Amino acid sequence: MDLELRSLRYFAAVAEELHFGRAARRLHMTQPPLSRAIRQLEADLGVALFERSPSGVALTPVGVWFYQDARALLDQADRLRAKAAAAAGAATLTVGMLSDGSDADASRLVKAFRERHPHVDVQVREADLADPTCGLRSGLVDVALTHGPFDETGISVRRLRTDPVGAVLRSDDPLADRKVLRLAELADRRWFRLPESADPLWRAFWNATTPQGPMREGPIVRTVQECLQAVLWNGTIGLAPRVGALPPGLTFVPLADAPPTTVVVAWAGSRDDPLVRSFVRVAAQTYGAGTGS
Amino acid sequence: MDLELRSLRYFAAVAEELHFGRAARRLHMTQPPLSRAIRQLEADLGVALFERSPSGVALTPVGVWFYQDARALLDQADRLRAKAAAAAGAATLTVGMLSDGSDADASRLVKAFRERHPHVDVQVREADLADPTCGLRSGLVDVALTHGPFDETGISVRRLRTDPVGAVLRSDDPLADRKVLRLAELADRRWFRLPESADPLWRAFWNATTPQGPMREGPIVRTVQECLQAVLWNGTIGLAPRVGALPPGLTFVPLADAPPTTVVVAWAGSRDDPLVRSFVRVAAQTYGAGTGS
DNA sequence: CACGCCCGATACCGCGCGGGTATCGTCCCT
DNA sequence: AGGGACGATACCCGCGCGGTATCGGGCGTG
Repeated sequence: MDLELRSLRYFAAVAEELHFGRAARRLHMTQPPLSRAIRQLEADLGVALFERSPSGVALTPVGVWFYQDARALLDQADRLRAKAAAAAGAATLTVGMLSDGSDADASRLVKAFRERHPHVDVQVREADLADPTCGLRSGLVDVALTHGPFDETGISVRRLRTDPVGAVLRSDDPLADRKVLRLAELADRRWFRLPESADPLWRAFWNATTPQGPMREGPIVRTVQECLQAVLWNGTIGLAPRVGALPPGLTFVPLADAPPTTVVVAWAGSRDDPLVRSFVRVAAQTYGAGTGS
Repeated sequence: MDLELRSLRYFAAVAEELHFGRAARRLHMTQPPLSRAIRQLEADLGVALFERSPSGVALTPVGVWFYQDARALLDQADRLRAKAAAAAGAATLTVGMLSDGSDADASRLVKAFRERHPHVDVQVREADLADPTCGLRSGLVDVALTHGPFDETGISVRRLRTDPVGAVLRSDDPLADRKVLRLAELADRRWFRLPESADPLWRAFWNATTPQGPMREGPIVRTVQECLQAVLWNGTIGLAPRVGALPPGLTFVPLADAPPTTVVVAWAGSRDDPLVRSFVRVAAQTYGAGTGS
């Protein structure tokens, strides 16, 4: 109804390409909605901007100067956004990550966020296994990309994804080539343990996932790396959400009867820093979006 | 996701009012979506624009210069639209109307269209009762606001509304104070007739609505005015869609068993004049919108 | 000090619009 | 005459925006 920058962006693309199909590709969309949008723009203005003939598309006289003005407007808008981004640039955003960094979605996320706020200094901080909040409460990080469940008092959380939980085995383990395992099959193994100081809900979650039966307790691990090394050197079993890349010599096998974890982005409930909100927003649409909390 | 003028319009309104409720009222919307939009804008930019304290809203330093730039951008956009409207201004749009001009929706429509395209010369032309297309095919009018049904070959149509059909009686008619009538009750009256030359479907529609039985044929009428006068002077009965205002001395009574008409906007199928499209678009949203054809 | 009001934030819902796929019509070029 | 290129049309679906209802906090007032 009212003039919007989107319409102008579309128009500019077509005006520059003089070809609806190519323009649509440049805009990362398909041709029909683009055609429709241009017609709507023309209807809105009450004037024809393009001369469509089967032998190509041409600008009408009105289209010519309209393009120049539109281009100027778009450039000005871009400068405005850049200026605002620069103003936010003084800030530093520290994001805590529980995952080992091999998560494809996570890297896409920080990449997307960095290119949206090029001037912001994004610090990524690997979290301690004992604290899934990555020190949110103490202010150590501004926002955490982590796994549930944990104590959420004073923390806002937005669910992003649900990951199946599986076992990390040495590749030469007799069970390592199985497609899927049940907990009972691993009942006689040694499992790593979380430190006593760990978040209660968090600890309870992983302990509940531990198979019943005569279980020999494995070493206490503090980081993801330690956990993986424990598997390699001690023959313990590691529990983990679905993992992207794993160091050589280790294999991930899904567990059929282990409750899944949820990947969440979390931030201190009191903070309403726009950068934090922006990060959450980008996260929500980088992942397949989820329902908030 | 991308910066849009709407966000800037919202921001500017709040920046000028320094009060979300008032700004929302100025924007013809309610406060919650406005608050949300502003927060999203801030998140998008990664910077706070307002200082919210319970004792009022204030601009942050960033917000101050952002407002100036945004204001400039919006003004430039407005000028662009005005310029485009002026370019279309050479054109004249002739609108044919079958209704007698007392239709509230119709006048709202041309009003809305005129203020969207202030430079366009809008000519309204009352149609002949014989031709519901108002001379669309002959190019007499560019677009017609009329009633169905009629021969639609070569004509594009968009349905806008459905109107009940009723009888127009003299106010001193014994039946004039009834809430609703059935056709049979009027079987012995004289009915006006359409000229032989009228559109066949159109003529058939009104004839079909005519009550069966020993019917005395009334005068042939060519315009709505003639039709109303015929009721006044000759005691004939007029058939009509729901009418807004009627001249004094006449009364409209709905007919329970007459098939309703549809109000449509119609234009020559070959024309793809942006102004015509614009008119249709405005019509569709002025009325309660309908499904196209 | 409690109660009530003002105002922005949040929760949740419904619908229109923007984007998708499938298909058509038309012109051009063999 | 046939096929390919390209814009237009038809139809469908999911998301975003705007709506209503409600919350929460801060201040004024009796």
